[in-house]
Amino acid sequence: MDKIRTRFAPSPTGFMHIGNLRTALYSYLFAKKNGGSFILRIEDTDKERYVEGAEDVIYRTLKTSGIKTDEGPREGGAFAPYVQSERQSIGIYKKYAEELIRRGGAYYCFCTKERLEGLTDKNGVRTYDKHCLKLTKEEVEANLKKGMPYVIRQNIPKDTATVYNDLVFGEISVDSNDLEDNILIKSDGMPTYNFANVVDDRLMGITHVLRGVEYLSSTPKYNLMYDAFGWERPTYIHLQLIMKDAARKLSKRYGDANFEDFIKKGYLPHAIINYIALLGWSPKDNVEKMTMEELISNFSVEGLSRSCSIFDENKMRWLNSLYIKEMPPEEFAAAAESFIKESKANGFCHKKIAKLLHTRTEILSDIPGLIDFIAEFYDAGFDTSLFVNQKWKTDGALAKRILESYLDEIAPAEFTEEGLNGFFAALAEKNGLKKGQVLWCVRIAVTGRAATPGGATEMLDLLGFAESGKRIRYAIEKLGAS
RNA sequence: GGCCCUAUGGUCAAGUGGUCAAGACAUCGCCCUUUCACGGCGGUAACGGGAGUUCGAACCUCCCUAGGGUCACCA
Repeated sequence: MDKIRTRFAPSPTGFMHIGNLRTALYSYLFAKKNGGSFILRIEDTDKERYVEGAEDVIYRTLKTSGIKTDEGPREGGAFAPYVQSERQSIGIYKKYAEELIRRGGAYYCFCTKERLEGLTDKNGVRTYDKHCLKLTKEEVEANLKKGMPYVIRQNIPKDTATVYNDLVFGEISVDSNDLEDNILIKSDGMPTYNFANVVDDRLMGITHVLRGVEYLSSTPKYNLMYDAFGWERPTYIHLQLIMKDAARKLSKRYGDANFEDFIKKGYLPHAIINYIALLGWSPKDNVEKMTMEELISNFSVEGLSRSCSIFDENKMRWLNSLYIKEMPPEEFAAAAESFIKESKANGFCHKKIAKLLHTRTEILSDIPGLIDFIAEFYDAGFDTSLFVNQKWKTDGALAKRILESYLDEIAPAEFTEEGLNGFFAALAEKNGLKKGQVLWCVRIAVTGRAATPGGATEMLDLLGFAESGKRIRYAIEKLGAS
């Protein structure tokens, strides 16, 4: 069997959608699993949609994702060029279009826009009526000589059942009468996706085509083209859609599907890759956290799902937290730094903050919210009802007593963990309380928050002796006022 | 509307004729923790509906319903 070759063929829209990324991922995994090659081809045949710098986005995304292309515009390869506009300019598509015409698989069409519009039926659906197929060779020659604008259309045979076997969906059968004679070469001379795709896949030796389900029902058209050329068809692997919710697919329109946006939100690239790998595919042994190498070795087409899946950011957060926890402390501190700065917690030890945050951070952008009490304590408005805790049987009155006692007893000593522990034990004993009651109240007093990235001793240590005392006094004041 | 595809808990999903229908996220509870988390343990929760085939159906067939895709000089 020939070496397996897959490709990822995005159009340069300047935007790398999560769904597209997953298609690239699966194509990559499939190729690597089978010892094959993964090729990148840029499909820029639509001049109107072209976006400057879009190729950079594609390369950047693939690179940070850990997906390595074996051949492509920048890597080069035996089948260069890998950009369709460049291939067009050296006449590849025209040559093959003409060959297809000779073989009866395509024909020139000179129909005007007006005539085409007249073909629209009551449902607003327009189907071309093969009008120009009736033109004689002489008529075509004459029209061409006159310089009449033309397109080249695929000639779909009538009354043929086209059948193919998709590796995910199984046998797909479509009546050729339901297929239209689509345009292969546009009037500007550029090939359409339909045509360029087939020609390039063939020329680049692509053996397995992985693409979205939106092509499932039009694949017979591609197959008919392969047949007309006398080429062997590739194997198809169609991938189900990723949805935002039950009714809407994930899309650029909702601004919720961009890989780079997730990176900005503080997701680790591999956490995203790991998560989307699991969306629509499940490994046999049910493992969820996998390195790229493990994804490759575990990947199998049988695990691909036929039904669409809803993107669940919650689960991606969970995976991300797993990857964050296994980062070395220094690495986490470095990654967290800009988010800590954002919280305006300047003047406090960032290293200490990072240490506290490490096991409590799911995504990096949670960080400012987790530690906003450091900088915004006095502006946040102190909620004294937080002192009321059923488990610890504490309330405002008790809190006030504890805090006043804290101020009486606290020695201007070093804030060491040991020292603080001893101090709190003594404080609890003196007041006839449980240590937990004291700690709960003190922690609330210095942070104003029910949930904090650390316990009372850690918060005191972080804020320091002077600031802690100031906050305790502030809390007492608030309690007195209430 | 025509054609194509899909249907297991809130979500991702195992499952391919005999299971008390896995597992994960989320959620809830308990434990650990002197306090917040992390972590550990456990609970709640599903085969869209109806016929049929079969001794037996989440798995096979048909119909219905629901959802999605597609019908461009866009990819």
